[in-house]
Amino acid sequence: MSAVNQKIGIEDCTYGWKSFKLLTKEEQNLVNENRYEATFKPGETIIKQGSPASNALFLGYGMAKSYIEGLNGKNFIMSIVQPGRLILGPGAYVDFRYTYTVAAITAVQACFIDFDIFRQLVRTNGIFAESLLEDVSNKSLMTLRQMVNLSQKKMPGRLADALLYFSDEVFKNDEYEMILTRQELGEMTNMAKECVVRILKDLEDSSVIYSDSSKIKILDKERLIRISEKG
Amino acid sequence: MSAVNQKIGIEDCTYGWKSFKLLTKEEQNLVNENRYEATFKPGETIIKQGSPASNALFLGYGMAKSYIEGLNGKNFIMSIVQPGRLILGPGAYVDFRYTYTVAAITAVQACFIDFDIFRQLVRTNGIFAESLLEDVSNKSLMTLRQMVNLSQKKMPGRLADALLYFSDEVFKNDEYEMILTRQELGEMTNMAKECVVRILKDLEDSSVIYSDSSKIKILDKERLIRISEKG
DNA sequence: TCTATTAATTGATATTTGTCATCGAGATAC
DNA sequence: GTATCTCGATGACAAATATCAATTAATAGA
Repeated sequence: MSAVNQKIGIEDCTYGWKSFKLLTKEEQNLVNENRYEATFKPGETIIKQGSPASNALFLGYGMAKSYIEGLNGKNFIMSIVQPGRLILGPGAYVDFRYTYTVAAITAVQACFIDFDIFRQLVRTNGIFAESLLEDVSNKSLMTLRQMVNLSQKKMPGRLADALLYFSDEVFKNDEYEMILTRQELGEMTNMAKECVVRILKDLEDSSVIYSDSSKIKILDKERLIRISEKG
Repeated sequence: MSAVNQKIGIEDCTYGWKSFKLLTKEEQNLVNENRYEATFKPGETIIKQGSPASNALFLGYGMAKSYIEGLNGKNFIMSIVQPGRLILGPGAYVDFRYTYTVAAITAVQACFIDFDIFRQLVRTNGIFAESLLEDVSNKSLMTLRQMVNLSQKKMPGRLADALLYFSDEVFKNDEYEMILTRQELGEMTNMAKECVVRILKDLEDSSVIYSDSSKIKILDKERLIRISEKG
């Protein structure tokens, strides 16, 4: 974190992304020769929904939010993006546009990989293609689950889901900095920011979590999971 | 439609599915040798969510609904399945289970293709792999759009979406038999069946559609589109 | 044809969720 | 240091949506 300007190789950008390891040395070099790096300050847009999907990308370090810009300026936050995960919306293979916007939450370094290279590797390396299919399928499955959760759970269940997402997927810790504002938490769980505030307060009043404006601590995970499951 | 018991070759099952055409003759034969056919009566389950995803499939003829069995027995209807479209949930590449249930609405003939064959073709035929990626990406994109629509539109907009889906995607005609019950229309648009009834009535009262219990006719498509877009 | 069952419809009502107005605290800009 | 801004918080209220109960219409079997 301290060495913001330090150059990070593609090995670091793709660290944790297993598909990369399935490439031959030459293919890995091909990727290396066609990557570009850039750093972003908090709040800056890394890729913009609707613009040409010319690159796949990875974060070298930092955190970002990916979100769809929907109707009437309403956003829908899909996920928190971290290093090791491929960022490539389905639009790249359909309408050749980025499907969602990705914006930096913390300071971020991103590696951009030319999408044509990607496309070529899919054609020539079957194992890589299969791995990419797994990646896309995995995201698709999560989207479907998210859709069911959003449409079938009531607000407390949806907010519980989000809190568990942060503890289990993002920070892997039951105590964490809440990097999203209440407004953004609402964009993630499809509710008004005032409702987020109220439900967080309810959860705190019933000792399920501790919460101040910037920190969350899960005190009774069992109960939080039950709230999530009950809907 | 009349010859329900007539044997239909894989060429017919895959008619309209462009990925199949990208296979070599040998590969197409390999598929042909590993396919199974079955017919289903209205209401019968063709594949069941959660069971092992051992096959990809196509409809030879007929119509089916694909739906996710969600919380508390609440279903979410994802789409109406017709011939020419690959049916292969993302789970096949993730947890090796069917992600959703598919049930026949009309009499249906289905072709089952061994998923291992599929997997093998992805590895050995890069163009096929790319085509499958396009297919999966396309579905993923539609799911994302659906999620935004479901979460950001009010009931009239969602129902308008469904009515337009039937006219534009399913029947390609502004007048059609409503093959889903009000209950099912609600499962598709995430609302109670009573609300479906009321909004259909509103739309009819304002001369946007004609509707009796089994038939829909779009009278003022412009207006219906506006209702869909306005939310 | 008659009956049993399921689907559609309707009105009344309860619940959920969103909006508006307001205020205070903390951060930022000048 | 002060003005400005955004965010968090809260209460009152309005709008959207679900549920319940009852009735009618349609359909499938016997």
